[in-house]
Amino acid sequence: MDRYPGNRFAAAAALRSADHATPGRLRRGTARRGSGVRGRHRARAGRRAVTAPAAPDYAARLLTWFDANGRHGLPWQHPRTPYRVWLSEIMLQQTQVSVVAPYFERFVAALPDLPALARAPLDRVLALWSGLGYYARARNLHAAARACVEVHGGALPRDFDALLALPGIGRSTAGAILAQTWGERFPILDGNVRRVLCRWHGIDGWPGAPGVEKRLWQLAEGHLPQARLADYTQAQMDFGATLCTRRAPACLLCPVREGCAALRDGRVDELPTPKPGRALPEREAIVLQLQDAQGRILLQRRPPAGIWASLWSLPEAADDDAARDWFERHLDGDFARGEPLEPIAHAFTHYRLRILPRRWPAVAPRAAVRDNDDLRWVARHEYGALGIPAPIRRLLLTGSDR
DNA sequence: AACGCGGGGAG
DNA sequence: CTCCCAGCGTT
Repeated sequence: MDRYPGNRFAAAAALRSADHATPGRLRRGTARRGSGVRGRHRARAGRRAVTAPAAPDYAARLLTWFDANGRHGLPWQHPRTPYRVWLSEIMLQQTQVSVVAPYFERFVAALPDLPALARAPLDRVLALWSGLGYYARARNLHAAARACVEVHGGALPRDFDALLALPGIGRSTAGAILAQTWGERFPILDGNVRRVLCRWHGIDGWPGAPGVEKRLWQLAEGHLPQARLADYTQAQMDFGATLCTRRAPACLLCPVREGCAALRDGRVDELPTPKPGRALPEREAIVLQLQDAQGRILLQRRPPAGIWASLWSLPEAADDDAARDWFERHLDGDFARGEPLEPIAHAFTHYRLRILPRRWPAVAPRAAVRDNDDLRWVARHEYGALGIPAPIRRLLLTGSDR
């Protein structure tokens, strides 16, 4: 299933790719706070973690696992140049490895280095991108390449803030580029790392929520090893993509199972907290709970299409006028005597329904209205034999005793 | 802080 | 079908 499984030369490759970062030093961005359109974003980026490291051997265990089980044959790893790493990082934003790989190979075959990309017309770049989606990525990539030619002598800058200033490069991508190409000590925070950290630390709340995300950046910084940053960066992504997957993670094989809060608490399946569903449109409906002298309830068969199609339910009206109209056409009695009951909230997949029940304890049908295919008086013991929507059934069973 | 961008893959 | 995926830029 994985196109690029680890191979037997993994350990050797890992040694070859040992980083040359200055140990113990975390390069920090010289913050240009508030200047430019991206000032706010930049101000937070590259800052040293203020929280204590969570587990000294977390990274070491991940690296050991990576040496044996990581993906060491991805096309952008051979050769691992800044241009190829950058291009791969952009392509991999919101796009899976298996999809990106063939596009990447075609792209670098056509435009093998940054100056070639800068020289190419935008249409050519877009054509090479065609099918990947998020075409703003291609436009930004192209503009960034031209900016590098203009400002940085035709190469990708080796500086966090300079990278961040390029279009299409945010905090995570800048960190990934510096860590993977130069072994510099920057964290990343992609979907994999978010998921892993939420589980390992038992973090509640949607990872995209601002407070949660801030915490995750701190934790990501806290886990950074002092060396092998390129491998560590790749290890996290491989770990999240192959072991600590969203569904059915392979906890039995996990190198960091010791210390994992989600595993300890049996919450692996519920973390990370899913993104809150989009606010559903809300509708209201009045339902008429009409009782005759024997305590039977008037049920109406719903139309054959739409929500609750053909089920038996209470007569329903969109608003007060419609309810009165329906009442007066079908019943003898005083509409105004209807007693409002507690509203019922019911969620469908595509909207939320707020049911406003109103009850009349003893009404009589107009002479012309008797049981028929769509309307019938139903006693309590008959509910079980009818298809009645769940919230309506609950209302009938709890709301109207006797 | 919320949203748009886009196509593919998995359940 | 829905949800997610190596995010970022704009409003």
